[in-house]
Amino acid sequence: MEKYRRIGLKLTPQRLAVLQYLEGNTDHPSAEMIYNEVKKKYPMMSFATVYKTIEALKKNGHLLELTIDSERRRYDPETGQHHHLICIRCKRISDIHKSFSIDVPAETQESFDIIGNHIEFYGICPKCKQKGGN
Amino acid sequence: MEKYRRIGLKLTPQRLAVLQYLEGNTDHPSAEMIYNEVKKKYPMMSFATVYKTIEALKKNGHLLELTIDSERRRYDPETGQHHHLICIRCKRISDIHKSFSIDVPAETQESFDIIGNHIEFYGICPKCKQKGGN
DNA sequence: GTTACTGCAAAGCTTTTGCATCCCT
DNA sequence: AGGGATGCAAAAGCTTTGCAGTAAC
Repeated sequence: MEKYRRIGLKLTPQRLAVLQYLEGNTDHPSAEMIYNEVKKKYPMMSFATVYKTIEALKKNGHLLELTIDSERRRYDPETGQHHHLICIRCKRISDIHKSFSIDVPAETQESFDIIGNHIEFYGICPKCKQKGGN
Repeated sequence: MEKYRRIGLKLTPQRLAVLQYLEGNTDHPSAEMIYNEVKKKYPMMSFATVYKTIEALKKNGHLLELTIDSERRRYDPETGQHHHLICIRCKRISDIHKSFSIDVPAETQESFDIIGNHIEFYGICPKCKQKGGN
């Protein structure tokens, strides 16, 4: 509670529900996933509120928008530096907490100010491997 | 021409225009960018055709769909392994042709079949730096 | 009491699709 | 001639927005 208040947002039940759902969540949910989950607890919850809350959290730096899934936006409450592993079959996204030392070529660094990087690993997850298909 | 025919698609003027626009293109264009550009040459060009051609090229492995820009899908005719540098201000995307040796942690490799990876570098491009803003 | 948030419905974008027509091969 | 491609317009997502009512501070 206190922790949430510090973000500087009014603490409504809806927001609290979203915040609690996101806390420690590693599913990289879409807006719809958040909506569906939170609606179980607060049936009055609307999509607009989900999107507006997402927007507020993004602005405050408490939520990252992932550009990993071309179908829909996904969100990540883990705002520290980390990378992702995406299953090309089921689109599940897992975290990779390991740091890599990678740098752009020197010529590029001279013209660009490099701020950060993000690695996407692609593969097939255990569950999808089991299901077969090859 | 011959080269295009080899992709196994019927060669209509519209497709040829799209193919020629994409050839060697490093702008990582969106469907709209393709449409606007090709329309200059073929005013009868429709959006549906652009999307359908994109779809056909993707299926044939001649075009990559990038999941770099959350606003819209971007496409890349360079289908070889390479990475990208994105300007967080203007969203311009540049290629990084350099290979990095990065591997997921061993535990992950045991459960996942890793197929590939893609690195996104974030930064501010020379033009945006000049414009200031900080 | 203010100010910000909620929820609805409408609107905005991007992308997809059905279908009649057209034209590569 | 046949089958795929085109283009239009409609539809389908996903996301945003205006606004009146409501609740947090």
